[in-house]
Amino acid sequence: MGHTKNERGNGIFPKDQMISSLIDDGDGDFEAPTDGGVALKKGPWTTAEDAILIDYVKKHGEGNWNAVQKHSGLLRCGKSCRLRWANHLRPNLKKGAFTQEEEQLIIELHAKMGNKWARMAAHLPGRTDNEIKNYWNTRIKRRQRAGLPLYPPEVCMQALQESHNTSAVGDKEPHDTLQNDSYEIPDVVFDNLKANQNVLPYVPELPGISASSMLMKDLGTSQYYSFMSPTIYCQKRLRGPTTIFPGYTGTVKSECPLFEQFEDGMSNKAAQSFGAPFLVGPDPAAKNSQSFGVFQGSHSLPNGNFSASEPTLEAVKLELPSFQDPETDFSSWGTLSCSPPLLESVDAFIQSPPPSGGLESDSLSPHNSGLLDAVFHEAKTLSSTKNHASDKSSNSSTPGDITESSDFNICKTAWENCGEPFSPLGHSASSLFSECISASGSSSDEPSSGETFTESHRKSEPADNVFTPEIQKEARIQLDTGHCDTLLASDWLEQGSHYDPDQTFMADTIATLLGDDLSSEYKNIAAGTSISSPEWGLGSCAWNNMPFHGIPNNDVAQILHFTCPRNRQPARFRLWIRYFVIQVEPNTCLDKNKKFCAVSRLDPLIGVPRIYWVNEAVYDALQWL
DNA sequence: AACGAACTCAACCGCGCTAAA
DNA sequence: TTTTAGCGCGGTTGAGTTCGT
Repeated sequence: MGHTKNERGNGIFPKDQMISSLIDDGDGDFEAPTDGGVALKKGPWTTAEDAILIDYVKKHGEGNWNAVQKHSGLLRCGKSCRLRWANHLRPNLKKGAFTQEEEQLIIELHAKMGNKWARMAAHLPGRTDNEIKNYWNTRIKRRQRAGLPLYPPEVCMQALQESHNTSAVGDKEPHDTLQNDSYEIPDVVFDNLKANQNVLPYVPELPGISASSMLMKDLGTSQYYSFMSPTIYCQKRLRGPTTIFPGYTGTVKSECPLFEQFEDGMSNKAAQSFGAPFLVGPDPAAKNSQSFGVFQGSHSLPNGNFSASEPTLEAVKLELPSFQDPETDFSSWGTLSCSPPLLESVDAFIQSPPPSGGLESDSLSPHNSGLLDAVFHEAKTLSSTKNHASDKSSNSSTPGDITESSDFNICKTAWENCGEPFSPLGHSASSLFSECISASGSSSDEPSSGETFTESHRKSEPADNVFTPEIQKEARIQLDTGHCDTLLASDWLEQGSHYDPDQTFMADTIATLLGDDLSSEYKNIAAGTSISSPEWGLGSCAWNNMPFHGIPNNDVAQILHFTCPRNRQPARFRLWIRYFVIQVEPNTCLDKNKKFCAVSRLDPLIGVPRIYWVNEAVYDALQWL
């Protein structure tokens, strides 16, 4: 491997010797000191340097990497130290080739996330983003060379076919992204569970990749527009595993709600959303000769690299605590039946377009052009032809498809009543709400989430209510006075599906999502227990699944308890809670160590979990939970 | 055995974000 | 409010390794 010769140090030296050995090593460059300081070494690390770094981290912990050089004498910049530690020295790193499960997971994650290596790494315990990135890039080249599609063609084709079988959402593409909006809620988080199902031993079937997500990535992931290169040249050498799609059998059960949103025949906007980068291909003429059906025509750049632009679909920028995968997380709770594509759609849906009606990505993407229309038009034509010949019954869309799922009701009134003129997405609640309506075809007659909750809350208070009257009253006050809020990216449940209350499953799932470090903690989760994961910045939290007051018997509510680890302004707080949008009074600061509780309700009619803010008093009242 | 192409992966670089000063 | 340091992420580079001819 590269640089191995450089690591010829055979042990640990005394520090002074080590340092001098660093200088005398002869390997690597030295950066000229810019400010009169010492020259910092670049290039391969030696074992001596590793030893110093390990020693430093043991003593001082991770972070403050720039101090390493000062305190340890290591002639490396902080960046280099961090990288070395993260990629090679930190404990629990898994070395060696990726397992088949890991490979599959990578494919799936990439289909969902695009080139979000760090996020992907968070799902692969012991693996680094760099490792995954290298693997992926290698794989891409390999497949390119082999003239194979990046993702299983069946997946793409299936999704494309199904795109014609469902209703459209009109202009509410999920891909109009708000790249500059730090409040975006990642679609990824909602996909995590499903993505991980493939590696969960207790998942009976291997659904493989969500067709739609795969397709979406095919279309929308700019870096690897997976329709492979038309230049199918003879592969001189094909090293490595031959299982390009580990775990895939070639038949992919799929649904394609994402495409369903674009039934409109991949309209211009849809096409753009789908990945204007599709046009990246160097030869426009070639595009016209390419068809979806045969999945040829990679749009890789001439140099073999790919566009580095963000997938529009994935234009989610998380504001995260240092913990790299906070979305691991709560998103998984109760998402056993989640529908990733649906989520993506909704997630994107909430990323409402700019007032102009144009996609924000229009302006952001360098790839948009009329050519895209042509490509998609042809794709549509081709697929349409195929579809007509094929059984229309391939409509596997679920009842929870976007039209209906968009019934997730942005709680306009909640936002506005709470004095928060803007949603976490940076859009006014009104606009968000109206878009929701226009997209779904539903009307404002439909109750907002808050209304829905409160209504059912009122109407169906069971006699055996476990709430005390006082609690009920208090809770009602809290919930009825506009302190509720909605889970914007809310329909991580397919409509009509019901959450599986099996906590073991969920805990295991969460554990899987969290990886080794936290898994043991989560595997021990039981209702009402509390776990500590300061990395999340959430202090402590816990899940409860319970029959919830006012909810039909077969429904389940979930409670998230947490304490605020430090003072947080609501906006920030929302980010940290992420896909829960929990409204707090304007100018309210979440005091450190205060207890809070968020209540999620899975609406049986809409299949949408709703999150309600509960203040400390109610939290206390709900302790029995 | 030699050569060269392909491959792998460690490391670097630039950019952007956040928090603190 | 502005500046700056720290950090993380994604893209790229290039040296070493592997393999086919």
